[in-house]
Amino acid sequence: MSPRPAHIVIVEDEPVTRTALAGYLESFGYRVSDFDTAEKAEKTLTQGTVDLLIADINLQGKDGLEITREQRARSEIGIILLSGRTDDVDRIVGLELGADDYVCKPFNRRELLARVKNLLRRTAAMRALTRRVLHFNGFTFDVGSRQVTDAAGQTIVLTRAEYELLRVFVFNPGTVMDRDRLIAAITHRQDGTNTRTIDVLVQRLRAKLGDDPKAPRIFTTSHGEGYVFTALLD
Amino acid sequence: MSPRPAHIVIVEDEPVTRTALAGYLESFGYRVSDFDTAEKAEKTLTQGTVDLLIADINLQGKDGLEITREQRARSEIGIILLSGRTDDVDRIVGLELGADDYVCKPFNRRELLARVKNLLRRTAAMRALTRRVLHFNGFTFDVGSRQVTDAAGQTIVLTRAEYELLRVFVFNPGTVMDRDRLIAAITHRQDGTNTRTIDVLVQRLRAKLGDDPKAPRIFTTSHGEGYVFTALLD
DNA sequence: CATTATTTGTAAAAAATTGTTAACAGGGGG
DNA sequence: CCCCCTGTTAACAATTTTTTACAAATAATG
Repeated sequence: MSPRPAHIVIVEDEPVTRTALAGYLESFGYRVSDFDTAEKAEKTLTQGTVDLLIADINLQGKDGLEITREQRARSEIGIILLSGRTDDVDRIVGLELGADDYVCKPFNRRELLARVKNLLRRTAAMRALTRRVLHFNGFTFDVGSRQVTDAAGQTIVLTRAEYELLRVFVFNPGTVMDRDRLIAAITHRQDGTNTRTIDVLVQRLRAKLGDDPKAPRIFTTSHGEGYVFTALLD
Repeated sequence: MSPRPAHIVIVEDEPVTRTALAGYLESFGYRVSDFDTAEKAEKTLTQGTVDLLIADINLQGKDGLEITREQRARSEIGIILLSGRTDDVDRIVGLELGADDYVCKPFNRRELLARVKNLLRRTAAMRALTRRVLHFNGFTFDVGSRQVTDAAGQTIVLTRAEYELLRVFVFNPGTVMDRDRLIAAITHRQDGTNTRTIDVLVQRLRAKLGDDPKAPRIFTTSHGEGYVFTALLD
């Protein structure tokens, strides 16, 4: 199922807790890197290969809350905070900063494992959506440089509106997007643009990407509702 | 890009907690449906439009753990369990069944809100990306990409209404679905649609999937009640 | 068991929505 | 300025959804 084991980083200054937890998770096949300070973990975290971060909230130097803020600002990594105290304030602040979970010490390691598993399931999907270069049906779409290339490597030139439309679709796969929402996403005008403009643009995108509305694989019309991006992202 | 409000279902038998929580979440713009038993929530949950489920673990009849097991088996909905006791066993069982979170009463509602927000962020990506493929009577039904292929590998193109109808059936096998419920699941209109529309759509689905109403294998008519999906899912 | 009422199957028309083509207007660059 | 490109609108064809009508099937009644 999963080709590589998930990579988990633990930041915990208490040696016993840290090594015990690391060993426990490793015994379940995870790749674990453990550190006693945030500063030492930094290097690994910036690699971009980490799936999940487990950090103590009380650390020397940079603490768990600060790490949470930093990580959440730049990645969709899963974050679980550990704390010695049953402190409501810490917990709420941590969660509001974007931590996914908060576990109080002493914790039951089987419980932590269950939380790790569930969170990894969620983040796997998330990562695919935040990528800047996406692949679907043989096409490569570089969101930053606005480049689309087909399976043969041929560049497909998109106009501004076509690009904006594709971008909205690609970041909302499987979601029916109504015309008003699509209009709002691609036009910068205030006044009401005719919703049929979307139909024409979808048709042009279909033509360029070779999608047949009678047997759609990329853009599926949802009669009476709008359009859905139904290509398989990988 | 302002997405539609997330739909949250609350199952909690204690009226005070339930209404307070529902009101609180609604005040943050969420669409909330609350029920006092799992059985009553069922109808809403099977529609497939729910993003997040908050369920008490101790309920009359079907309890939170049972709901968790059922939901996780067929959807990627986010699940938060509530409990009066600080019971390790319940918590661990709940998490291992696939609940995403476990909150003990009395809970801080601001904390719950933070957890709801974080979980919704994760599930939004998940729902769109995970591919749910079902098999029945030689047919393959990819719910995400809306594609149906027959035993020979031929693609069967479904219209929006046919797709929605098949989706509701497939997620509720063996359950008699009355016409009003089916109408509610497939229509995008406000005004009441004629229930006979369902008969026509069932007939078209039968035609496309080669099902004979006189010897039904997929869609069985329940005279005076509605229709049942009777294909063997595997 | 025959008759009647109710419900469902089917086909086809009507209404609503979308696909497609083409034309028009406005902006930017040569 | 003129030309080309893009976004937009309009018009008409095609498709999908819903309604309607009637035949067939099922259930209810005596």
